[in-house]
Order: sequence, then C-alpha cells, then structure tokens
Amino acid sequence: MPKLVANDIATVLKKRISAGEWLQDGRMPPERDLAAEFGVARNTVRRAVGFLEEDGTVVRHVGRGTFLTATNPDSIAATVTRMEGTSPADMMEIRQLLEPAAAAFAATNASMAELNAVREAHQIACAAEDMPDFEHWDAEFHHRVFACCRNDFLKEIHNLMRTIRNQSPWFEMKKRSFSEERRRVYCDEHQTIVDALLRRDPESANQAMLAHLKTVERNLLGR
Amino acid sequence: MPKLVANDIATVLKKRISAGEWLQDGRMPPERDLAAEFGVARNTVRRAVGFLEEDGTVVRHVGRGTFLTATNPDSIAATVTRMEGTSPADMMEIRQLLEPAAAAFAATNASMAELNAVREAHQIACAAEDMPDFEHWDAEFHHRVFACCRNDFLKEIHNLMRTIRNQSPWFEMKKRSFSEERRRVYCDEHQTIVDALLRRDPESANQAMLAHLKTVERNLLGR
DNA sequence: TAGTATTGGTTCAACATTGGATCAGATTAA
DNA sequence: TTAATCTGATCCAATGTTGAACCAATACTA
Repeated sequence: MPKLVANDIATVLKKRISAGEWLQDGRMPPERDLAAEFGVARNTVRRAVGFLEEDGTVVRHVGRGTFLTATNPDSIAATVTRMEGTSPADMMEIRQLLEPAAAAFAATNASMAELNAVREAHQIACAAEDMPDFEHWDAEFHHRVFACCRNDFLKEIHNLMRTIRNQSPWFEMKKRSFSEERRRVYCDEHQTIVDALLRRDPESANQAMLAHLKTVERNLLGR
Repeated sequence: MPKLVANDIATVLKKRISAGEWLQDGRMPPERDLAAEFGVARNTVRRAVGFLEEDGTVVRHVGRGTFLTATNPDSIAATVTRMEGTSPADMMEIRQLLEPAAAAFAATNASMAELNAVREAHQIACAAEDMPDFEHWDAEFHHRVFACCRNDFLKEIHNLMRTIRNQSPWFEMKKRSFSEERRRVYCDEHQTIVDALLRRDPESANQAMLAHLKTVERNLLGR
C-alpha cells in the first residue's frame, strides 16, 4: 500500500467539504473521531487537517473544534472537485455530445495548417509501437481536433475532460482495454475522421467521430 | 557494447509519464517496485531514474519518493482561469449543444418530483415582477433541467457555465437585453419545454430547448 | 463558581518505507 | 583482454505513521 496517507485523507476531507458535508454548523468532527473513522493515528489526521488549514479551507480553535471557512458550494473550485469524481459512463455520454460537434466545427473552421497537425498526430499514433506511445498520440489527435474547432470554451471543456481522464482509475481502465487489434480499429476510424476533415465535410466528420466514440465506449465499458 | 538496460528503462518511463501515468498525485512507484516490475536490479532502475532526474522530468526525496515535476500545463486551475474569459458567442454555441441534450435526457430519466420542480421554477419566473427576480428563477429553471438529466458531469458543466455567466460583464449584457416583451416570450418558450418534459417526449424537449436558446442568443448578441 | 469533559497543540520513541551510496562479482560487447 | 554495465547485497539517512502521554484553551454541569 502507498504511503502519504495524510495526503489522501486531506483529499477525501476536501471532497467531503465541497460536497456540502458539515455545512449546517460548519464544524468538523474532532480529530480523535476522524482518526477512528479513517482507522489511522490522530497524528496523521492532524497532518491532513493541517494541510486544509494551510490552504485556508479550515480554521482550528483549541477546546472548540475545527471549522469550515465560508464555503460557497457554487464556487468553481467546488464544482471542479465534484467533476473529478465523474464516472466513465457519464463522461462517455458527454464526449459523444461534444466531440462530434467539435469535429464538425473543425471541418468548417480549421485552417489547413491545423488540419495537417491533426493528420500528423493521427499518423504518429498509427506508427506507435507500444501502448504509452499510442495513448499519448491518440490523446493528442483528439486534442488537436478541439484545438481547431474555433470555440475556445469547447476547447477548455475538452482540456478539463482530458485532465480528469488522466487520473489513475481511468488510466488503469485504458490499460486493461488496450490491444493491438483495437489499436488498428482506432487508426482506421481516425483515418475516416481525418478524411472527412480534409474534405471539409462537417456532417461526415460528425458521424465519423460519433462512430469512433461508440467503439471507444464499447471497449472501455464493455457494452 | 554492454546492454544499456538503464537507457531503455528510462525511455519507457518517459513514455509512460508523457502518456499520463502517475499524474493524479504525481508520484512514481518506489524504485524497489519498479525494479521488480522491470525484472532488473534496483541499481539499474536507480540509474534510469537518475537520467529522468538529470533532465528535470522528476525530483527525488529520501523517505518520500520520486515525484513528477512536469506541472501539468492543463492543470484544472489554469483551464478554469482561461474559461473565465469565454466569449458570449462561444458560450451560446456550447449551450445550444448541451442544453437540448440535457432536456432530452431529462424527459427520459427524470422523476416526477424533479419535473415538478422544473415546472415550479418556470411558474415562479413567469410570476416574477422585476428583472433580478425573473433572472434568478430563469437560471433556476435551466439549472433544474440539468439537475434531473441524470448525468452528473453534464450537471457540473452547467454549474461552471452558470458561474461564468454570473460574472459582471455577462450581468451587464443580460440587463441591457431585458425587456417585458422578451420576458413573456421566454415564459412561453419555457412552457413549451415543460410540456414536452411532462409528456416524456425527448425529441420535442430537445427542439423546444434549442428554439429557446436561439431566441436567447438573438436577444443577447443582437443577431 | 468550581470542577469535569472535550478539543486542539505538542512532544517522544519505535517502526516502516524510501532514496542514497558503496562494493564485489557476473555478464557482455569491442 | 578490457571496459562498461548489470546484479545482488548491505548499510545509511530522511521521512511518514503509529501510539502514547501530557498541556492549554474552551465548553458544559453541578
């Protein structure tokens, strides 16, 4: 088992706070109770709560307790924290909403140089010989499609999704679902997307991207 | 020449890092574990990790572990900061992508209680007498549609959009575009959406929401 | 008001984990 | 052979966790 338990506990506490726990009186349980709940020594909980105190999430008073500082549940930070717990199924549903649209935008709006960058990422991914290398250029391919869709907000949403997918449970999932056969299928599907983009055909790009994401979903979620 | 296993291992490690592995807490496995995984002596792994340390990919701390230094350029904080500068046009484009889909999901998945909450927000908005009051319940109406679409990630994306739209430049824009006439139009359009939801008709809900957002876009951007 | 319980603050010793360092011997390629 | 590398091993130093004890500030109760 990994060390740095205090870090993990701090993360859990932050999530629970931003999820609205202890909001009624703004008071956290005593350190001794938390230690019992997490099954660790009180020292460890103290260190974790110390982290929260450092970044201002919490204030401590001897004899009184530990209190949340004003927490706005609508704050961007809280929203993002909740996003980090997104399930693969929910994520795939939204990808299938956004990425085909991004591909269509790209077919309409991208410059020739940007489309060449997309094609380049596709070609490198096809030539990749191991899983990490392919994984990297596959992600880069999708990223470059968003990069040339000419909607900055859409691009940033994709950045957010990519960051979330880079977290460990997702990484394990991708690794499990990888195979040489699937890699070839992905390359073919990417090729179809690239072709549609270069033909400047939004409708085909949209459909090709959707078809590709359906494949990814099947492989990832086993449906 | 000898084998240079260390170089190979360094290459593999770099690839795995750039593919996003260990990104969630930025911590690599202990050298002893890596040695076991690669089937080599710990000394060899040490040399490999030493290369990564030399070119700054990684930092090592005795007693703690080895940590990635590559501060993710797509860190969530940076992404969100860029999002705050989103233009109204980009935002409207994405709303027209997401909200009709959310309405369709809601028509399919929402409980009766949730749909009643949507209708309630609509009715209060219609009865509102001043602009801030209407504005609040209008936002609440859209929020409740997302709240019952049964996709937590989509819900959080909407929270993000709402937070951004609550910033001052947006507020000014909304105030300028407000009029009694437009308020009535919005109410009618909301009614159409509510009707479609209560009929459990995803396709109609989708279209009604899209039509409504087209109206909002015209009013907001003057197109 | 006085006493007791609760709660955060502090310190300490023991142990486990992890990177740092070194060395003798085996392996491999020139 | 020779030089570089890898192996296997041992010990060291820094850090984190545990479990415990005691202190200080606050809250509660008789």
